[in-house]
Order: sequence, then C-alpha cells, then structure tokens
Amino acid sequence: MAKEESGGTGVVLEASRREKLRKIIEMGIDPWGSRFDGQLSIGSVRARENEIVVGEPIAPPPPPEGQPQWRKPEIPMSGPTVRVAGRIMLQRRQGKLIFLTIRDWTGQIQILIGKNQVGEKNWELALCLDLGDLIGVDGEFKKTQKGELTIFASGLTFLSKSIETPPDKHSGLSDPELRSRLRYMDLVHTDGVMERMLNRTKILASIRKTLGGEGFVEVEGPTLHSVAGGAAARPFLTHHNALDIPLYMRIALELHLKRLLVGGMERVYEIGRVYRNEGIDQTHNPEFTMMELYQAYGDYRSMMDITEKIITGALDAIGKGYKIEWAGKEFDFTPPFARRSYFELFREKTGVDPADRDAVRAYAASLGLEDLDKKDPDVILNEVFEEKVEDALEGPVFVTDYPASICPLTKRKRSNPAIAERFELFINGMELANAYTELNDPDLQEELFRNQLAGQKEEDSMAKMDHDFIRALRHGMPPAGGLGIGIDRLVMILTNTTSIREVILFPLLRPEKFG
RNA sequence: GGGAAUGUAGCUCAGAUGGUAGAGCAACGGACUUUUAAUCCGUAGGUCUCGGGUUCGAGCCCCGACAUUCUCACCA
Repeated sequence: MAKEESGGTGVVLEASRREKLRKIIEMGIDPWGSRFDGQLSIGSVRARENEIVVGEPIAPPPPPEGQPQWRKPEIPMSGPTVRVAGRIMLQRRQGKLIFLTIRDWTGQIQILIGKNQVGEKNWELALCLDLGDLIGVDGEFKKTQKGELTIFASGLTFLSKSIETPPDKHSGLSDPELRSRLRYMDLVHTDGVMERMLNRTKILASIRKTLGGEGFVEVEGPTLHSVAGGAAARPFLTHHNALDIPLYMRIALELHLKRLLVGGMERVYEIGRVYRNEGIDQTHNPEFTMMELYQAYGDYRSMMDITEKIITGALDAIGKGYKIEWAGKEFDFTPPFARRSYFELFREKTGVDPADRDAVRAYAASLGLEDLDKKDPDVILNEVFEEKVEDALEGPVFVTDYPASICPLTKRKRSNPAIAERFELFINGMELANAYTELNDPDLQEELFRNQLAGQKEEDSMAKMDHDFIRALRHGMPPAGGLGIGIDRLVMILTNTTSIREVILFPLLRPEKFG
C-alpha cells in the first residue's frame, strides 16, 4: 500500500475490524447477515425472570489431593429458551468465557458464551466479534452466580459487521454536534434518546387519536407553494424546472386547510413539516412540525377545549401525570388551563393602560424600543407585550383577545372590531399554540392582505396576497375555529427537554467536509 | 448579525510561567470458565482545526480564517 495518509489510530482500528470481517467470510459466514426470525425483544425476555427455576446448591466435588477448594457451590438453574438480536455494547473476555452486553431498542441483556458450551465454530466466530457488531443469540435465559440476568448462548448468528469504532463505552458521545450528526450512534449510546424519540412518536399517535375521536380527518396539503402565506416568516425559495416557476417551501399549513373548509371538509387537520429560512437556536430548527386544525362552526373558544384534550391525551400516552417538570420548574396541565386577556395582562405587568397610545409609546421608549415614529400603535403595543409580558408567563396560560391589526387572518370581535378573537398558549414564556376564530370575510381578508402595517418588515408581515385563497373565501367559508400547535415544542415540554435538537431526529447541520 | 468560550488519538479528556505530547476507553499480543465501566502484563496509535507571525524553540504567545457550543438579537 502507498504511504498511509496520517490516519492514526482510526486506520489501525478499522484494519483490525476488517481483518475480523475477512475471517468471518473465511468461515463461510455472511458478515452482513440475512433474515432472522423468531427473536423476542430484550425487554420482553427480561420480563420473564419469574420463569427461571432455581434449585438447591450442590456442594462442589472435593478438590484434587493437596489442593485448596476453589470451586464454588453450583446452583442448578433452568429457564426458558429464547432468541434475541441486538448490538454488542460491552464485551468482557475471561479465558474460555465471553460475556457480552447486547442492546435492542427495548433494553440490554448479558450474553454468556462458553467455549465448551457453544461449540467450536461458534467459539471461533465469537472471537471475531467487535463492539458494535449485530448478532443473534439462541440460549437459555437464567442468571449467573452474581444474579445477573443472562442468556447462556447455545447458538450465535452473525447479523452485521460494524467497521467503525463505537464511542467510548462509558462516556458515549457528549459533544452536542456529534450527537446530532451521528444520531444513529446517539440513539444507541446516549441514555434517554431512544425513549424520547419513541415518546415523540407516541405523542403524534395520541394527537391523531384525540382528533380522530373528535371527528377530525387528516389531510396532506402541498409543501411547495407559489405564495408562502399563513404566517410571518421568510421562506425557502426553490424552482420547478418543467414549469420554470419559482416555488416556496411552505411556512404554514393554514391557507390550504381553510380552502378545504370551503370545500366542505368540516373538521380537518394536518400534521406536517413547515420550513422557515431563519435562525437556529434552542427552540428553532429551519424545518419543524406543525399541527393545524380547522373546525367549521367553531370559534377560538372551541379551540381551547381541543388544545387541552390534545395535551392531556399526549401526557396520558407517554405515561405522565398532568403535573410535569420542565426547565427546572413544575407546570400543571390539569385542565382547564388559565385564561387571561391580553389587555388585562398588559395592564397588570406594565402598569400602563393599553388603550392609552401615548402612555404605551412612552413606556416603549423607556424600554429602549426603537423607531417608534414609524410604527403602528398596535405594533408598538405588541412589542412591549412581547418584551414585558410573554417572558414572564409561566403558564400554561391561554392569552386571549389580541389587538386586531396584528392578526390579519383572524375574525374581529363583533362588539369591538379592534380586538381579534385569538389566543396563544404560553408555557414558561414560550409560545406553544396559536388559535383564531377564522376570518371568513373575503373583502376584509383581501384588504388585510394589502395592508402591511407600518413598521413591519416585509418578510415579517403576513401581508402576502393569495388571490386564489381570496377566491375560495368568496365562495363561502363556514365560520370556524382554527388551531396551530408546534409539535416539536410540545414534545420538548412533555419530555422535559430544553433543546429542540433533542426532539428532532436529524436537525439541520452544516454539511460535514469529508476527505 | 453581536458577544463569550472551545477546537489535542476513533471516543472522553489532561497538558502552570513557551523546551518537539499524556491518560482512560477502544485496538493488538499474552494470562484467566460466572464477569459486568472485569482485572493483570506487554505493544502500537498524533500535520495538537487551518494559514501566517514572534522566538534559538510554539499545543501554549500574537494576527487571520474555518468550525462548534453557549448567549443576545430575529422568528414558532
């Protein structure tokens, strides 16, 4: 071979594994395995501990003449014969015995391979095993002298070779970037990751069950939009070659679901990915999962009830009570959640009358907010709200009745057109859900699409004209309630996780440079 | 985008005031039939992120780049 490229230990480690790979092939065994039937989950095997029958200890035979007694009393034991499959996590060699710890997605268990018990060929194979390899094991499930639940192997099946060196067997992966990048190894080696990701799946299933039980149907809207509407966010831009048109990745589900309301799908929801071309931090990933639902003939108050059902149902699904710990604090999700009006909270937290524009403006100035001359009074009001009120909301609390001008897709209160029938659900200062009584007046909607509020940046505005959506409303959309929940954040809260990266299997990372 | 910190073996980490690099795990060889982060003896493994500079001499000091983490701003 030509001069080695500096590879160092890594090259040596791989060479050692490839040498074993070669030996396995020489033995006539496929190092990449094949179908393997009849195995039990390790968790279910461990649950069968009660089937192990323990007999009376048998005194060891007398030692040879002049030798001290060295054998321990033998305890006869028998247990069920089982077959399992998993990844080798630990390996302890002890002469003619090999102890392995293998893991599948339900747990870990110890395997004992004895040279004189397993047969020559299996022993030869066992000597070629590396940490990280996948094997199948047949054997009797019982205990060692130390009481460790163990499968005493009678047969080994090689299922797949691992060429890469696994992380440190004790400390695992700790670098946050590596954990996301090598998520496959993070799932294997970091405690709690598998459980959290599976809990995410359970939460999603629970939401579908809850909504199904309420008569909602799940649909799939388009993710490629020619108008990226329904939210205030910067979209990703892409292009369709055959049509030669620019397209945006969707930033919300809203406008197509409402079209379906027009079409007569009276209770409709979608759980799907949306894409926002914005910053990345502990609570933001460029692609994330939204749940939006729309209920004909409902309003934002109906949405509060459903929100509570979704959250408590999800807590039930992952086996948690309604009082949970998150970010070091306790939150009580026992319904009904608190309901507080936006204006009342504003007055309470700032001491300023939200209706007094000059006072609000003076207060904003005292907070150091800038460009007040150029901003709509409601934009200023909301900036103060976000600054002084939102972060202080422990929750869970429904904040209700928002200033209408910052809610261009929301129906106004009949008694006061300056107030929108909207709520947001906050927990510990974080927005978890957002709901409206949906605006279904096409003329007003068209006007609101045209009016970008003073002081709003274009990309932060929802003022994006969607002519087809207006046309749909002109055909008549039932009065309705609509709700959006950020699924990733919900999972974070329910699984006591403070980083969104910990609840997304493959968060966006800068591409790695190879070679 | 601003600020702070970090970048040393496959993984996890040490390397005071500058003197050409260390441990544990993993690997290789040996001993061991009830271990369990096994143990013991031995061996091998490094362009100290990259590029400049200062210096007789740089992992360490200076400048720059790149990357990551945390944080602030923006957004959900």
